[in-house]
Amino acid sequence: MNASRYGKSDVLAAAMRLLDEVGLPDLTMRKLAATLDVQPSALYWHYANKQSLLAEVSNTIVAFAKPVETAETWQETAKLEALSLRDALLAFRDGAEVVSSTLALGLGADQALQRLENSIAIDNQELAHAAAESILFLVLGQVWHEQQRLQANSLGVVDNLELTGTPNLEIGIQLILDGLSTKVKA
Amino acid sequence: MNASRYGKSDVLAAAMRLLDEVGLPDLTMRKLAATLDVQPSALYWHYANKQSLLAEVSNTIVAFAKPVETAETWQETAKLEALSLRDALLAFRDGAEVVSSTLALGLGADQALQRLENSIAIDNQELAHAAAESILFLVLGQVWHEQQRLQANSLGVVDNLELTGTPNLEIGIQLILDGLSTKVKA
DNA sequence: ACCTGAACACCGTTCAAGT
DNA sequence: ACCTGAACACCGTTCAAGT
Repeated sequence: MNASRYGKSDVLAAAMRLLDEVGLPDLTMRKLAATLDVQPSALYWHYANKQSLLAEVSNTIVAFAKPVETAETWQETAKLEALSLRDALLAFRDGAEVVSSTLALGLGADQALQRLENSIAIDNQELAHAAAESILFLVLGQVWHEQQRLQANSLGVVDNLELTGTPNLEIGIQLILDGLSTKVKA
Repeated sequence: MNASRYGKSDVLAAAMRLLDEVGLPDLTMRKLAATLDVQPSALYWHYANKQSLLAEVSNTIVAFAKPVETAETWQETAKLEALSLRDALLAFRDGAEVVSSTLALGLGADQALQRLENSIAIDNQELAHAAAESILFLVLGQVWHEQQRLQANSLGVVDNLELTGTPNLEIGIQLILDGLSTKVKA
């Protein structure tokens, strides 16, 4: 009756749970193993290393972004796409830092970039790519910053409630899209 | 004749040296102590913890940015300011990651934000702030991404030489500045 | 197919004590 | 003012061996 043998997806699910409970700095292979009542070494049967586990955590977060219905203009669609990504990042503790880190290592978040790039319907492909990359970094940076403030506040380290986070992000996205519009003679 | 007692600035200088030699992941309190022929615990007389050391490393990197002479238009000045920051980040191994991390912790890089914000000479202060923040995240994200690729290449992990880094950054900055221009009736 | 046990080579940090 | 020595409480990862 002992069903306590796990598959890869169980480990991933446990990692998502632990991330939500303790945050990225405490998302440890040893603590993860403990939540599954398993030795740390057991995890290495499922994942080659911690990095590849985090890559799948990152992909899970990005994939959580709600699909966006195409709006009247591609500018509007691109903005919705960016905000959908933002919401996905915000839905997970330390989501932006997780995705930023694995993106830097070249392991994941390609999907997020692709969706942004596809939504920018202009004929200059290079320009669309550069703009998509810019929006991606913008969203990641802003949300990371905001999520750290949330944690700092919860720890009582910071007391001011100036939540300039989300509005600034929307402004930044709009600036890029406006700049893009000036470069495109339809 | 034993002059081997160090001040705070010696520790910082040694940290900068070690960062250049081994990169951020291997910039360890214990290794840092070793380069000074000192016990790890000795470092805690100079710095309360690793984070505050890294905050000063980050400040050093940002302060390395060359001052920018004001150009004909504020758009041009702002762009030069952003590129000056980029050059400073690129001048230090893992510079972008160091600054990003301490920025997220709310410890440093305020100076970089201030310089960007001051260069955006428009009367809408909120807009200038949002734009400066956007440019900052853009520069940090893009350079971080590029520096990881550099390291990956040096390790032989990646073999393609598609260096789409810097051009994309300039495009992104320009998009934000163009977007800003449309919002400002001079 | 999945896990244990034991080990290896590390971390950051604290603190009494020394000079 | 600056450092040692020793300890505490951890890390990620490997690998032979078990079932």
